[in-house]
Amino acid sequence: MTQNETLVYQLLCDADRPLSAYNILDALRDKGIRAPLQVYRALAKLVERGAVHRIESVNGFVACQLHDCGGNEVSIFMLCTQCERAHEFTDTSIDSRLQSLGSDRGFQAAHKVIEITGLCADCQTAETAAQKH
Amino acid sequence: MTQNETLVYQLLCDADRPLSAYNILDALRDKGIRAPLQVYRALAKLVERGAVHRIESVNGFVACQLHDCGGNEVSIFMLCTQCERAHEFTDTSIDSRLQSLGSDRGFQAAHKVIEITGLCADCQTAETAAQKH
DNA sequence: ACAGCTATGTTATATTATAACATTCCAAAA
DNA sequence: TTTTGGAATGTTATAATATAACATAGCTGT
Repeated sequence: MTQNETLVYQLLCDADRPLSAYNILDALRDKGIRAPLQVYRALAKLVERGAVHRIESVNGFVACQLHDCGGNEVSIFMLCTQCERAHEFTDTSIDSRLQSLGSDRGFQAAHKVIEITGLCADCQTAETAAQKH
Repeated sequence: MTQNETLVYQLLCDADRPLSAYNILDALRDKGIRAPLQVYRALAKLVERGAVHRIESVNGFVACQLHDCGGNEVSIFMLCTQCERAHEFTDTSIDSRLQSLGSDRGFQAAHKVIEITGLCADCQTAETAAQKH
């Protein structure tokens, strides 16, 4: 892993939510990162390698949370609009169903995006509690 | 449906691929649309109403291809990187599996994105043919 | 030493999206 | 009929996200 990739990857691992490329740029300015391209290039490599996932719904990036996510399984993200946390899962049955949906139509899948946006359990209870006041 | 919404919706219905907001803006300049906001506002209404879907993977918009897509079913998109066409499907089993994945964790889902990127059947055969030369 | 490859850095610019504010239009209440 | 309140519209400016184009450096095998 190169210098810039390490910096970006470490930052994403420490973050508790998806970061945008410009979040990353700002956070790493004092570490020698000065231009968007330095970030985008590192991200491209990390994503290609499966170490980082891009979250399309928020234009952000997270470190892979799954042990040894080689990229074979489909990642499913639950994104909380309140606390902004992203949780990653896999699910064999969705995976295979999606696979057959594609192959039935002769579609050669290269990449799959599954993202669910909403309120996580913690933020729901927080919200309910707030309403009592 | 307002004037601007109608213009945008008709354009999307006639298009054979997802259009970006600026694609739409350019196409409708001679119809009186002059600024990005006019397009984004129309799109927001159309998306809210389920008449149009946003494709996160390409930052584009398509008219709903399903009869009476009230927004209850999850839409699944297959996106060809070659011809750029988007095909929309629903699938009850994926839908319910996703539902239970969420509710198992107390997650209150508001919006779901399922997008598969790859090569459609037509473009695969075209590509194979081209390789013979 | 040098040729070729990868990584890096830098500047400029393209693309996507929203903020802030002014204006117009129309339907329902007075 | 006037008024008034809300929705839609229009306009300018700017924020946020992403890439193009080009220059440089460093490393590896010959």
